[in-house]
Amino acid sequence: MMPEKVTIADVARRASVSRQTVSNVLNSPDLVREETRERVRQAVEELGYRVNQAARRMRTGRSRLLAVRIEQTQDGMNVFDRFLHGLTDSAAKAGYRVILYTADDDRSEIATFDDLLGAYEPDAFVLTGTHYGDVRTSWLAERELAFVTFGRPWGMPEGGAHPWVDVDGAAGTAAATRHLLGAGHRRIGFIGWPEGSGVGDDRRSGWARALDDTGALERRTDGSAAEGEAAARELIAAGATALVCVSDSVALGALQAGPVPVIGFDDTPVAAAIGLTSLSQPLSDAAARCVGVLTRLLEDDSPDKPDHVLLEPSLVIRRTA
Amino acid sequence: MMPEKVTIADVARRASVSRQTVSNVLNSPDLVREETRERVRQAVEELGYRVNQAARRMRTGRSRLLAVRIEQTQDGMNVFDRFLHGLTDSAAKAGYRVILYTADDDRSEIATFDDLLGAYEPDAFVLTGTHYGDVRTSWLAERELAFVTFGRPWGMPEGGAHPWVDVDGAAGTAAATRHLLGAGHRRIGFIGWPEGSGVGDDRRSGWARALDDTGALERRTDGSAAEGEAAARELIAAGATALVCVSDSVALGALQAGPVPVIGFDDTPVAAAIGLTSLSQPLSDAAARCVGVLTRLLEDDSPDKPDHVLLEPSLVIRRTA
DNA sequence: TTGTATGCGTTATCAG
DNA sequence: CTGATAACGCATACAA
Repeated sequence: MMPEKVTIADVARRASVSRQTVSNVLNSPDLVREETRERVRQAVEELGYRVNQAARRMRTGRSRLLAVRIEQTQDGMNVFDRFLHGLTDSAAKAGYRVILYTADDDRSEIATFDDLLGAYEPDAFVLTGTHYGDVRTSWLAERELAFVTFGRPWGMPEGGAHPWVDVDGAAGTAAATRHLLGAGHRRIGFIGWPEGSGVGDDRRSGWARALDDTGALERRTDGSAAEGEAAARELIAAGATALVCVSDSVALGALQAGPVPVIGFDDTPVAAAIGLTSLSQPLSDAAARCVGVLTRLLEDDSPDKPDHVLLEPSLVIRRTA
Repeated sequence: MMPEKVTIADVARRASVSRQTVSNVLNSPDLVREETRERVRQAVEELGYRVNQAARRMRTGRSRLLAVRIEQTQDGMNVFDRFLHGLTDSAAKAGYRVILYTADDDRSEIATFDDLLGAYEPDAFVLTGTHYGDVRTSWLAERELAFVTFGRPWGMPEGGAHPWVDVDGAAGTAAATRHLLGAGHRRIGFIGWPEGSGVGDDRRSGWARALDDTGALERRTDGSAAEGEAAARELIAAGATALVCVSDSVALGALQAGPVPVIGFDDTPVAAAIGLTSLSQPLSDAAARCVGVLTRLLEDDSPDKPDHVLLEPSLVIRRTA
């Protein structure tokens, strides 16, 4: 089992067929007689043959590579690594590999698209962190490149023009709010982010929706634990008996403000560590759906409508609620 | 600026030279007259030419790809994503890209090596989580494949036979212990992992080294916060006035045991969030060094001695100490 | 210093 | 259903 390169010609020789037949077995099995097919499969097995992606790509223009930006750990409480793990896993099952890149802003990310396309020709991009006026998606769409976003196209016309996968933040905070309602709370506050962030506004809306009257028990913060604590104090002083938070980070701060139930968002390691009740995003699922959307895009006769997938987060109940 | 494929022939035409000359400018600039070189460079720029890695790989057998396993988030308090971000960044600067894979154990990881080698031919592997009797490194070494480990080859003959980069855990815990000593503490306990883990034993040794007499103030745990708390109670009862911990996870537990100074290890987001003093690994540096080691391996006339790099962690002092 | 010919491994086309 | 041939873009040996 030496690591000698074994090519399609070796397989062909071994199975006593032409190279073309081997290629057909691999790519269009229907064209080949069952018996021959089996013989070739066996030769492939015995020789440990793997298709050389570089050569295939030369011919077909497909690299079986999915490009993804690896995020900066922002406040450290991010959740991206779980998504990335799921993505790598699902991609592998579908015969794709994930290739990574970094970028500091949308502009440099677009420059990297260009680079990557020239050098490695990824079959598709997976974009995260969509936001209002996201120029990345338009750049890719203009060039008719395949991509999916993990995150809705905030601010785009209804539904958005491109495929996306997202988690329903509003459904999450609504569930959290109902949970507190069920525990007898009536004055439930919300600690959020500044207005104008798609994700933040979405999460806020679920809380508002679940309540007949929000009682104006709402504060916006920069997302830090410090501001979370301050906001929590104000809300408690204003009569709040429980708090729903836009993130684990502000929830962590809120916990310092007093002994009221607090629910965070994202179920980060921090939440697990300190026993914070939080909303968990189905990140493996989301990643798998991203891959699903892309394979459909790349392999099926191009779907007429872009896929949109909205998943529900789940409430992980711990000590704080 | 259409995304049309621009090949080396287009550049040659534009610069009024042969394809060969363009190739030379790119790969062996010394062979080409300065003036011509500049002209070619300009054509490359204007056309937005990027070398097609698939074609190059067909010819040279080099893919400019580094393969890395993306870890499962174990207890969630891992630190790998920061390393991976650094690696992607450094690799890009050196003209490499990172390709990801997953694996559940050493055996399946080796199977993946084989797969990857056949399909994408990565130029090198970056291995993390080295341990006693690591079969991955021997598999790669036997085949003379390029790789570096982030983590020492525990249990291998002095220095180890292959290149590695690591962070000096013992130096870290020694610094932590000295910090507590400087604050007047004399009875300083250590909460560790089970004996036999290279990393755990290394971290323990720094604590022992910094103390004349450890006073047997030591407990081993499975690494969970729960066991960390129990261990801390015992140690405090036994007279410990400060604690050094093998991880942030057990440190978090230890904090619940009482108001004694506690120092964790890894400076995870959890530590930052709860104000836990902790030892921070220079992960970007480590990643950059890994890339450095590999480029030397891949591009220089093979170094006679494998590179070994040992970096120092730094103590991040917060409320708990 | 520059140009010409060749092959890397695969798949698409087309003829048997 | 199978086999021959060409082509993808690049880098090298060799000749000019």
